[in-house]
Amino acid sequence: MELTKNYEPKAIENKWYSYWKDHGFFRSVPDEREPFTIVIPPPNVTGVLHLGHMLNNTIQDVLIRKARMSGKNACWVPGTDHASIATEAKVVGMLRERGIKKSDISREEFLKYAFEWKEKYGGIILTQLEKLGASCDWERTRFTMEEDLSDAVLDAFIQLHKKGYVYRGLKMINWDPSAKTTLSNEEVIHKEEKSKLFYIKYMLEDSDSFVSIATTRPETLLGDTAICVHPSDIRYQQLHGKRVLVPLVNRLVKIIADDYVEMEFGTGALKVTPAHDTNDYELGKKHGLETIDMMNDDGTVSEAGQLYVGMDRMACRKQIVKDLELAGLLIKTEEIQNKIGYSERTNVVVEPRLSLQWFVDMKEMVKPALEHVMNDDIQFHPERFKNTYKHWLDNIRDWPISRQLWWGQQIPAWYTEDGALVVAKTKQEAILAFKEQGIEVHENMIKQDEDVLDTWFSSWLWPISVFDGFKDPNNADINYYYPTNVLVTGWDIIFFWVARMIFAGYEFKDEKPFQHVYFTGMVRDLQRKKMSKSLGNSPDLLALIDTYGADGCRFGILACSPAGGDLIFDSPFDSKTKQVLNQSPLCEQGRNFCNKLWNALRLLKGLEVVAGKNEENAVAIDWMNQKLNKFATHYHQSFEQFRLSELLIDLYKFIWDDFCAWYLEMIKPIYQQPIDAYTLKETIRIFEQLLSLLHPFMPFITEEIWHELGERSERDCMIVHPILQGSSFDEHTIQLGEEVKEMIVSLRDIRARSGLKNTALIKTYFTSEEPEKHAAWHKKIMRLCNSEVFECVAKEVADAQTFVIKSNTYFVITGIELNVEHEREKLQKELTYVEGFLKSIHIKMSNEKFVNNAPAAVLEAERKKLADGEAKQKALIESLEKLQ
RNA sequence: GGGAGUUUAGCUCAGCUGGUUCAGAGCAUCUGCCUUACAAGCAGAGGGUCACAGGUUCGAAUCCUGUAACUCCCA
Repeated sequence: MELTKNYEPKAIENKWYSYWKDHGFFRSVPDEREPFTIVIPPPNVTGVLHLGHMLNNTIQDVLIRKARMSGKNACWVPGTDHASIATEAKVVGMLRERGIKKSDISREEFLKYAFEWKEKYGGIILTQLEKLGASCDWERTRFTMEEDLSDAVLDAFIQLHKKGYVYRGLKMINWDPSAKTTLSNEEVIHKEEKSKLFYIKYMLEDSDSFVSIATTRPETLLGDTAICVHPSDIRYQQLHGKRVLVPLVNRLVKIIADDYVEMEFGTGALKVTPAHDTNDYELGKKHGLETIDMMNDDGTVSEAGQLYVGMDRMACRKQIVKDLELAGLLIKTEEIQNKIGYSERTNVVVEPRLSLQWFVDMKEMVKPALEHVMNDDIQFHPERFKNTYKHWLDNIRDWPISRQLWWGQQIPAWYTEDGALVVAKTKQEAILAFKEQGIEVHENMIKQDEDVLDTWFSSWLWPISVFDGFKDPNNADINYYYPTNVLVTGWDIIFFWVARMIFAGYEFKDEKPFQHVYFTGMVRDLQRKKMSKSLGNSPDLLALIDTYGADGCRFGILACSPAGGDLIFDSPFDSKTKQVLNQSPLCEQGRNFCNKLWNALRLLKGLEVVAGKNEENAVAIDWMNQKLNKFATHYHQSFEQFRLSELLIDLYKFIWDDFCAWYLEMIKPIYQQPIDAYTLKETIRIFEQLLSLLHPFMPFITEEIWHELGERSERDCMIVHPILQGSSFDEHTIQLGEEVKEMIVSLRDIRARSGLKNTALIKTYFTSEEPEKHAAWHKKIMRLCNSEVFECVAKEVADAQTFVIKSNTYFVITGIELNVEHEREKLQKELTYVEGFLKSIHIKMSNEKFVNNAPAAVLEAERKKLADGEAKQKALIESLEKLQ
């Protein structure tokens, strides 16, 4: 079949993805080979594929495909996590549309709807990964809420509770009033904002004087139970122990002294609201203050607040300021910058709130996790993330794991009406556990904890639980695949995931979960803003794939992604609408690269072949082979160092420049002449080897070309073909070729500057002490520069344009009158350069300290430079003299 | 307030343990080409005081100190 002029990815990508899948090439089962395992950082079920996923998963696919082609048993486990808060919000939204209120249905009914939602939408992101070419073992797809994984979560909880790591306690937590749940510190995003600082009068008991207090959250005064000043603040010393009236509610509270107060901030006097501020809570405990919880779980004012009951806290803030003003209690308002915490999931202002929650004590788990990262048992790429990791671990706090939601694993804790508590997996076990404590209960006398566990309490077990390491701790899969080889993830979730997975690895398996962690950067737009759904600055990935092909997009995203560093994705914005466009010059470059490969294929397929071997091509084939061996060595080293982005560019240059622009031009027969069978065979072999190196990065086109290049049996596919390994190479052969390239470039330059037509012939002569050095190349040089003569001569050729490479001088007769002045300038310029070069070496060599201190190899290199330079200098001077 | 990182060509980045006149690559730009694999292409060219100031060294983009700007994390 005739090949299309341009590469058309769409049909080809669909074809090969199904072919790979149908032939089980993604499938992995334990065998005698060495395993290479990656577990996907589970994207959350509510997600759609964005550029971050594309980056992350392309890298994983590159690593997996490379391993597969290197003879390893490559296993990439896909899956999703249940994203409790985000999903619950989606499900509540879906119910609302159907006219159902969450509060009107039971937990069981709600979960039914949630699973229904997950079945419908939860798989979208995984099918989108297929479009990218992700070679996951889909038969292994897991989900954090499926039964076995949920069991693992409960087992882990129970086990940690037995050890005393999991406990229940009353603490100040971050409350999301929209999702009505607690959040961990990591789920709160602090943003710097302009806020108002209100100065409020607190009247002294039985007096006309007052203390003025500055606060950004005036509504919380409903919960005030003291005022605090610094003990050595002379402004307030006479007031210690006196009482003031809390404005509007007129509650009498004490003035206490504590050196926690900053004298410089505000008025130096602090209102104390133990129920709604972490520091105030500590003060309250210390000074035995009453705690008044003035807020309901939805952020409205509670009965305990007395006033404004039922009003939202933000509305209340406005109203209370008005009322304070009316009452003459508002002194002034200032604008300040401060940080406000927002919920990562619902984007509402997070409220500190006192609450009874479940926590994990991290003290013991931190120890091995820190040790094994610091001693490189687990390696981070780039390494500097060890610092961040260490800092967090050194300052770790207990992990709040309960969430006031339904979508998640319900906490396996059981209570009697009297508040007695046991932790047990089932109700039956709970009853027995109570019995052991001497408490006799019936089924209907105990209740399970209403709350669920944090999603991250599921995902931290992922590298173990996907292989059923909890359910069946010694099964074949876990023994074979664990520990996994590499985790690829964004550095933004180093705490959520990476650290906690390491905790879990050592806690439950006494072994690391992975050998390497590869941190990717954040994907940013051209203004360096983080790409996000809310900003709408992310191009539509599927549209990009549609335009440039999956291979083109993979190239585009990888080409600009240094490990760990942020990545500026080059999608331009429409200057009028400010909308991001589904375009990308880098992906376009990737697409063009595909086209280049495609046309190299067309060239080879379009040639007529004759039997035999054209000896003239031997030098080119040899040169290409040596270069390829050298490149393959570099290729595998780059993988070991995870330098994927640079490697891809190197590969691009190697294929485009060395293979297509040089090699193919060298061996390409004259128009309408046939190629000899030997050269074609060798060329196809080289092409195939290059394809094997490129396949991990650009799987579809390489597979397609692989099949176009030869008759293949059903399972003879690029995806499972052995990748080219590095082998020894002859540097001398390579350098000779590079010198020839330099010659040709100079000759072409002369042609171009002389304005010669492509068809015009030139004559080339040269002087050389080693006339035979490039003999094998002469025919190729003549061909590539359209030179009818290429000969060594004993002395200079008159009226010729000249240039010098090493100590050889080249003379070119173009048939166009020589511009002597121009020629002289050119040579003089080069001579000046060489002489400067030589001077710098002379200075070095005459420096005794240099000669004495520099290593022998450096000295040797300097001497060689000197000799080469002097030879060139001599040749240039001679040519210049000739021009006089 | 504590910490990390970045600063090299118009843009995005390499430059690993100081050692070629070391200042690189890709893209973009400019010039000339529709040369039957490819105009999604070919052949060429120009472009930088390596943020700034000191220091160490025979030698610094590279190591040290300080300054500035930007980014991020934690409190």
